[in-house]
Amino acid sequence: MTDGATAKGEQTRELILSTALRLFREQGYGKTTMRAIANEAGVSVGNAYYYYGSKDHLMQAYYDLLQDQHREAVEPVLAAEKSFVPRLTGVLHAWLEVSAPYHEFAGTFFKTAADPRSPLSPFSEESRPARDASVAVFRRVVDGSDLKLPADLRSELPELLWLLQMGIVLFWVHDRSENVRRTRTLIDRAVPLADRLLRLTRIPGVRGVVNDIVGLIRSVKA
Amino acid sequence: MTDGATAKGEQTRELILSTALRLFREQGYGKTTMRAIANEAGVSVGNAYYYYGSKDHLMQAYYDLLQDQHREAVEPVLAAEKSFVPRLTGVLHAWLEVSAPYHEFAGTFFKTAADPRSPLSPFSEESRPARDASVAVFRRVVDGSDLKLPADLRSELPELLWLLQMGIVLFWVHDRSENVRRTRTLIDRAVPLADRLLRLTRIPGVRGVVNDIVGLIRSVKA
DNA sequence: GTCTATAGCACGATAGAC
DNA sequence: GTCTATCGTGCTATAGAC
Repeated sequence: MTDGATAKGEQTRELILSTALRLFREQGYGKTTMRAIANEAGVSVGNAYYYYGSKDHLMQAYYDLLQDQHREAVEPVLAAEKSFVPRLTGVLHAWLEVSAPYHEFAGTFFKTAADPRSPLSPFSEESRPARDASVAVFRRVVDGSDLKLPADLRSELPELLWLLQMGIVLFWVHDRSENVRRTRTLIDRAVPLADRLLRLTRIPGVRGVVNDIVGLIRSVKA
Repeated sequence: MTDGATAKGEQTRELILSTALRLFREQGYGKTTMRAIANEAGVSVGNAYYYYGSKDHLMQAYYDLLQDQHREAVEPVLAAEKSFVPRLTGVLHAWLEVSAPYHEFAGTFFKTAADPRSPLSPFSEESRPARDASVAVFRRVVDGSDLKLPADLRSELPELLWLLQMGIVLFWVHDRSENVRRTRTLIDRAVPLADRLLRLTRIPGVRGVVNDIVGLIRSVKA
């Protein structure tokens, strides 16, 4: 019976979430009211708040959903490609694809995520599991590739690539071009550049500066 | 009579603004309500909205004030220093100093600024004058220094430095160390590194990649 | 444990009278 | 140019049904 009750609750939880996401998508975050979500889902406002402590919590759930979808979408890319550039390009494009339906209201999401006090901040302690999972994807990008790099840079690279993705997301939320063409172009051009930049570390003079940069990042993370 | 009325209106406008800024400083943006501002200023809420279309508009005014203060604080640095590293370091530290009183609730500000639809976004069209003014400061940093660079990179550098500052601000709002020690360390270590990185462009193999990066940034800005 | 119904607070923002 | 009155919002609280 506990299972039945839990299953029912889980059903309601999902109903509320999917309704909220649909309304967010259709009319944006700001214009979607908790009253409207509850009404559209056929539940009471109190019930919506029973499952999601605030409107932001619904956003948090959306964030988690996105990441799950990204991890799935990335599998065929990592299975098929063995070179660094197509692997990274594919992973970044996969993110664009799963996020596409929410591009219009992603700005609002970004707004909440940028608050350092918010648990939704990608740098927050609460986001650590999600962040680690995301970094793990980039570690797979690096480890499964043909990239030849000094060990310390190689171990730091997944987090640097995560930062790169944060930058691309920042660009993406501001991108108003049709089908986010400009963001796609950015990825297609930036990834080969990053690749060339990494290969430059073979030059001794460059190597020293890169080592210092890695050292700075390490010390700053602590 | 028209002058009298206008003068009175201007007085009210300034009264509302200064009250709002004081309350923002004292208790943060989120906890300062329009009712409290109006009440403290001795006017009605409707009157506050007559002069400032929204709470964000009051924030915009606060933002402008900060930037004016930074431009002033930067003068002695640019007058005294002639080398790139101390010039840039001084300008960045000056920003930390004028911003220090607002560090505690800067997160709230950041939250609003990160919304791409908000006029407060540093990338928005409405922020262009403020952004241009800020880039101009970095142009003075570059132009008044001993830095030797290829012309195209040199002309692009002020905007790159502005981006660097955005990154430092991002770090700063998340910095919980006493007296933002970690942000200060970041500046002191990152600036000499940036200097060394820039000087690497003399190496031919590096030069090509840097040219491509500059080209990418140019194409992406358009 | 799950859910409804409803009343109510404080907020940002607006309308219309003066 | 200023006020009062009011709206719709996010969110909380409570009392109770099943």
